[in-house]
Amino acid sequence: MEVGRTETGGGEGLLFLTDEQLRKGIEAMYFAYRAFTADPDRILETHEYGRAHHRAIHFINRQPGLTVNMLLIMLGVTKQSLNRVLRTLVEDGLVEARVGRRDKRERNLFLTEKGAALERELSDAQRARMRAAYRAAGPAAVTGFRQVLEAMMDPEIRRHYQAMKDGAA
Amino acid sequence: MEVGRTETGGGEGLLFLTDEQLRKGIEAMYFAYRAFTADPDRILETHEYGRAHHRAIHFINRQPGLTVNMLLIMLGVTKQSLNRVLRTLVEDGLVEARVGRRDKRERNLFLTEKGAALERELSDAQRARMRAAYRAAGPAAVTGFRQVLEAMMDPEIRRHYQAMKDGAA
DNA sequence: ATTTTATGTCAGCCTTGTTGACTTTCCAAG
DNA sequence: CTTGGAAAGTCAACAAGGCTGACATAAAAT
Repeated sequence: MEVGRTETGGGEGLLFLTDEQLRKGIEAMYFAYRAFTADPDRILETHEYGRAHHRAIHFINRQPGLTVNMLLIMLGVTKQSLNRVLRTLVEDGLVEARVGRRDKRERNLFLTEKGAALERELSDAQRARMRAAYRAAGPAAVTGFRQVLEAMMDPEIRRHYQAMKDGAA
Repeated sequence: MEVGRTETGGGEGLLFLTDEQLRKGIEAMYFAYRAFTADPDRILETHEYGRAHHRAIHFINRQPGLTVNMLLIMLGVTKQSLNRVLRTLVEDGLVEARVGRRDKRERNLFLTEKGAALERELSDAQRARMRAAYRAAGPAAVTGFRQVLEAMMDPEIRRHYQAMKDGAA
């Protein structure tokens, strides 16, 4: 898994990226993502929820009090689609939607204790796999992994990603 | 985006992986995957196809002549689900399903010229994004990226992944 | 007072996954 | 040669989770 490189006069790294190398990267992305979602999916099944619920729970946990609109932007889905998911989470007592203090049109979203418990169960599983992969690949690989993923994101999303709590740890 | 590390006596790298670092990795995976699928999705729309068609086309292009059963394993879906997709591709003349020479129960799948054209259109877009991300992140990052993704895959899938044409280029 | 924004909701549609049942074809072992 | 099992295809029904479009309400902003 080596990658050719040359240095231009200016010092910019130019890569020899063959189609084959890029195709392998594409496949790696696909297969890894499948594994990445497999553990939470199994857990969600036993709770009668789906991936969409997981995503909502994840971001509400990440930024407690975020508004529906912000969540919509993070998830990149329509409000109708999100609403269906959010409604069941509120009804089931995993999420609390408080009327905004400053702007009463807004709803600030929070996980209840029950919601936080499911979040923990899900993210424990997902982090375990991520941790194992990190350990297997080593620290240098982890940095590269994150760099490539960040470079791959759409710019607006990347801004949101980088703005989220923690940033570069 | 630095990552702590220590060396044990044995020389195994031990990472200081905080929950925050792992969560960022999880989010990076999610956002990057979304971007990763966005370009092909746009193209597919104009052709009246979906992501499932893309996947089938991708792997048939990768291993011309592979059987339905092998494709089933690569994709990890049921034959009913795959069949629906495959049928439209054959009907539309993008894929040819030839009866196996040795075992006439098997169907060997091939892209027609029309199918290969769509494959090129899709993978050109996907490779362009991958190439840009690789360029931005640099050669060392690319190696790390692939290492982490491989470590994240389920072992059986990883075997198939590694066995596929090219391997480590 | 009017317009705009944030949210919620109803109805209907599509893709893509699932399970279960059943058929046809054909290889291979008894 | 017969029979068991594997590969493939198909039908039906269902669910999750996307989408669009239309519409309602409350509150902020103009």
